[in-house]
Amino acid sequence: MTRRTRIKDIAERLGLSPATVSRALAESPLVAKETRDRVREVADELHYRPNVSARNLRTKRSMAVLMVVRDVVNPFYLEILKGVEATARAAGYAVLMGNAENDPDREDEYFDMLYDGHADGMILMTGKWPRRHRNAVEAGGLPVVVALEMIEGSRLPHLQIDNEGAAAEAVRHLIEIGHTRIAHVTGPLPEVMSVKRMAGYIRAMKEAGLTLPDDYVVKGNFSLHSGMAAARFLMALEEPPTALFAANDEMALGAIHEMRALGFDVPGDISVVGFDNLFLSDVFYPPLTTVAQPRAEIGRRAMTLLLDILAGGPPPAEPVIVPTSLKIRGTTAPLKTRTDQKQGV
Amino acid sequence: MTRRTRIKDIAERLGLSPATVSRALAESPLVAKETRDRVREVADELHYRPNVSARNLRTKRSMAVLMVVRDVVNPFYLEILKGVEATARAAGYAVLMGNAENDPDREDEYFDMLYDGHADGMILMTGKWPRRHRNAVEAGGLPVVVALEMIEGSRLPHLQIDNEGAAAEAVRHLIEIGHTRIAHVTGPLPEVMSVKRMAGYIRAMKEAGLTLPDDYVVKGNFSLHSGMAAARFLMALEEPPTALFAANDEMALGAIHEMRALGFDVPGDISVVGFDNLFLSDVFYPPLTTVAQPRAEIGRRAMTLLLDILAGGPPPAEPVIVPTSLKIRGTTAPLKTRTDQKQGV
DNA sequence: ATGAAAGCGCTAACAT
DNA sequence: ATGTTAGCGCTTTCAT
Repeated sequence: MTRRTRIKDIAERLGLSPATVSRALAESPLVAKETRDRVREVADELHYRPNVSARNLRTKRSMAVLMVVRDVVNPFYLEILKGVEATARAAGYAVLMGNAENDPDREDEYFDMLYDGHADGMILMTGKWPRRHRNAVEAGGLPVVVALEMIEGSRLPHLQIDNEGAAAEAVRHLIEIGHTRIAHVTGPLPEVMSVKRMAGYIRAMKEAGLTLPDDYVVKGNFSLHSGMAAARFLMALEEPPTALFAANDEMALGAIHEMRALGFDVPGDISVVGFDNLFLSDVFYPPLTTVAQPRAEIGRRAMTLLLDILAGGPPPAEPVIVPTSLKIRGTTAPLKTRTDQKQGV
Repeated sequence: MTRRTRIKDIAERLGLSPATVSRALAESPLVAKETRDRVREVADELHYRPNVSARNLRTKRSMAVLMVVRDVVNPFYLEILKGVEATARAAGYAVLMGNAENDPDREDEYFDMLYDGHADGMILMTGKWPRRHRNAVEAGGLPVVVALEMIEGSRLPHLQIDNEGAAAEAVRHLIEIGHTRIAHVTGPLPEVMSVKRMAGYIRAMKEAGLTLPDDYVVKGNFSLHSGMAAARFLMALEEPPTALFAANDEMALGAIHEMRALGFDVPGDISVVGFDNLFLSDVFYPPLTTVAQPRAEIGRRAMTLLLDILAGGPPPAEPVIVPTSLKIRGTTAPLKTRTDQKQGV
């Protein structure tokens, strides 16, 4: 790699000052049209690319944003990332990936990156309070948008789905097709997202006047494994449920897998609803009934929100809610009556 | 946000020069232990964080690497990203995500980022030649590692799996359990990865002395849809195959889905092998037999290779090959003989 | 419409 | 062991 072309090189070549070249490259109307064209031409010829460090140092901006997730390995974030990336690119921003791995210290490191100029803003999708930067988060005013998750009590702008409402809708679907013995596998408690989804389940059950045996609410942690364990527990009950609402798809799939291993048919013996609409959840057998979140849109809107804030706009006082939709597919079926073993399959 | 603490602030506070503070913070042995401690203390107290732009400008490094993939939405890259990220972090590097979307122009943009100081190095997983930077790639010597894919004819260091060998192994498994009418859905041709996997299929078939009807090699493009189309085509043949090797899991799952819709049982009527060991491919029904790549390790090793190169080490002249393993699960079963309808299910 | 000069915050070569 | 000086490449007053 030969030495890089600098503004100075272009300036010397044209007998101009670096200042004029800088202005010309920025399309400043202060520079004569003719000069601008000559500068552009020489810049192209020399393959000029501005040095980002120098520019960033001078402008005190990095033109990069940080997207921090709970765990990069979760495919759930991919479409969100795509939405963020597309919107960021269009505005000239690069996207840095942060993997918090549920570690508050890592969280802090990413806030550090905001301070040290690595990034101008952050899209936080972890729902965790950082430790060292707690006060800053509490106070708000940081160029940070919280998406999907919630940091309760913080003044940061939030972009969310209506977890409780979506969960209630999923459970209502089960009720509508005749189920009354409906169980729930929760996400990790007491995290807000899990609590809300559980609250939606409880609300829908209560509103329908259904009873909620203690045994029917099983603690999970969003992992495949916890879905399997929940299935084992539930199907061994004296009165096993005829339907299950899982707080995410991974647990739903784990549960279905285990139920099948136990000799139960889905949806013949038990209906299952998930939450997330995971990649390929529609080609599972049977295709999974689940709550879909508009992931790409969430990404786009979170980034748009962040861009507004970076441009000096006021952060929204109220959380922005994006709508979800229930995808009714093959893992839910009307309840079989005792006398009619074949109905609804 | 109040004004940032600079080295100068710490220096003034301690009556030292900025240079000494800079050295102290870098743990230079030139600075007295006692001074170092005092500097550290004041730095912590003032929450000092070095300004990365200034440092990068001075050191001509960004301490960031770029990971460029074909399409961020493919979950396949996630574990690789995790491996890259972990290794990068440990070495003090941040990871920038690049999404090439099969567009050579985007590819060029990411090479630009190498030149303009956005990143010090790049892990390329697209297998595409860039346009403008073609010559640079041809010449080699760039801080770029190509992983998973190949840029044929370039002198860039490569980290790969043995696509041909792995494909042959998968097909041999089908042959060993009695199949002779084995079809193949290819990836997008003429991309090297797809060509190699097809070559492995052909080699295994030839070595076993099996015939290869033209109809048995169907062109796909790695999408779910092309897997479905291939299944429709193959199962409508006069002599449909009894086994299918798909060049990736997504096509395998699409094919299985379609076969089931067509009334065929997998693996009862037809066995299917995929390639990639996608997330959750083991909880599909039936669990997918597939070729597993050590994704996290690929990420770690690619990043380690890049770190070596960034440290001035010589790039490996030969491609580095990481081993794959065949996961035999539920979508493959011994061939049913005509007289024994029940065997092997 | 253009130029001269200053300075962003840091590190490294060269003193002492 | 510490200080002085210079400069990375850029943008932005302030002059003309």
